[in-house]
Amino acid sequence: MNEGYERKKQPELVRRTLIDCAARLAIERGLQAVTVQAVADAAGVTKGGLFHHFPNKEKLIDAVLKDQIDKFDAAIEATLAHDGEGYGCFTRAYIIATFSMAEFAPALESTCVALLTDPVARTHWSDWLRARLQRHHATDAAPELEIVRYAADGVWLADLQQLPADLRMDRDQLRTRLIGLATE
Amino acid sequence: MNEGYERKKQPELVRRTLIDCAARLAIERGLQAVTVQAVADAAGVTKGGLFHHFPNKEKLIDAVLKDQIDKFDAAIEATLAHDGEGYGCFTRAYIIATFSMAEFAPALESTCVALLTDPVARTHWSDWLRARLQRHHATDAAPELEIVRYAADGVWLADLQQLPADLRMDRDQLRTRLIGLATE
DNA sequence: GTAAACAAACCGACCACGCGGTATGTTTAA
DNA sequence: TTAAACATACCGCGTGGTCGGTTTGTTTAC
Repeated sequence: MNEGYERKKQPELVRRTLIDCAARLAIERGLQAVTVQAVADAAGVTKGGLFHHFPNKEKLIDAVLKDQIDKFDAAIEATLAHDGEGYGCFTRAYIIATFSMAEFAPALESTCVALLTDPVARTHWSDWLRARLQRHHATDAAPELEIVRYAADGVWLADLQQLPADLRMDRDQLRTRLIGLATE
Repeated sequence: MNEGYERKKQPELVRRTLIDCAARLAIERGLQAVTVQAVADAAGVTKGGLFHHFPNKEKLIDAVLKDQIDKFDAAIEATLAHDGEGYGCFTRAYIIATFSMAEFAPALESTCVALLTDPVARTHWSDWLRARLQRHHATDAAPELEIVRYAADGVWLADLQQLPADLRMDRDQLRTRLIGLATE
């Protein structure tokens, strides 16, 4: 009869906690820190308890990824709710969602990528980029050029995740356009 | 005396082979496949032999990363050699280098990132993107918008690799510019 | 209404295995 | 002869994963 309060032990809540803890662990302490033991501990559950919700570790990771994509999709939907008609509405929503995701919760593959880019590699890269930017400050300081660099980074990322060809424009055309944007 | 042929066993050649094999292993079979044993096997060397060239696995990975960055830098230098003065010369070189790297050898963090983006996640993402692009085909099919998406991807990537603030323009300004590019 | 029967949720101890790393022996070049 | 360049054998440990039991809540029988 009593409908007012919880009936069980709320297993779904535990499942959610497991997923969140796995994501947080990956983000804050690196992918290598995402061990079933650590996730279980962080969630206040034993390893046996974790394996009651997920058959194996892989399924756990899959669930984390799916969760991230779902959040990203929801963020886009929210934007489209009040700007879903005009030219480029999706792209604007995509941009906004990407930004908002990055703000409060590193998005998507961050769970499996962000930390992979381990600290030493990040330092190497940023030091190198800084040196280059100083060296070419006279010719490459314009903000438009920085944006073009971001676009190049994005193309590079699409390359390594092997984005299917039907989702991308012709390489040479893209390349030409990007160079054009970095020229005039 | 005999100068004509190899003097030793060419340890540097072995070292190079180890680095290349580690990179190839990561690219082709995923980061989890990059074990010292596997790298040694692929290089035709025993584990003991590998540890003779690198004190531990971490140093091996570092060497791989450094190697990738060096290649990237060399590619840029090559372009600058015949286009190193005009407006945006570095950015153009950056773009060209990024493309060329992606062509013959997945670049930079690919060694530690590309594969991390495991197949199932890649499929999830591309399926979702495909569905979205179909759904918004009427408003978001322009190639300019695709480029803006690439830029957004790049910003996202910069976010999760925590690129130092001194290397990036103000977030709001960047966001405004990107949205502007996706509007008109 | 109550107690038995059942099932989900979870614990705790355990195991097998593959990993990074080491210690020591053996070959090769100069 | 000596030192570098490997090979061989081995170890400790952390990991993912298992298994039997225990608690907790829900249903059923009378």
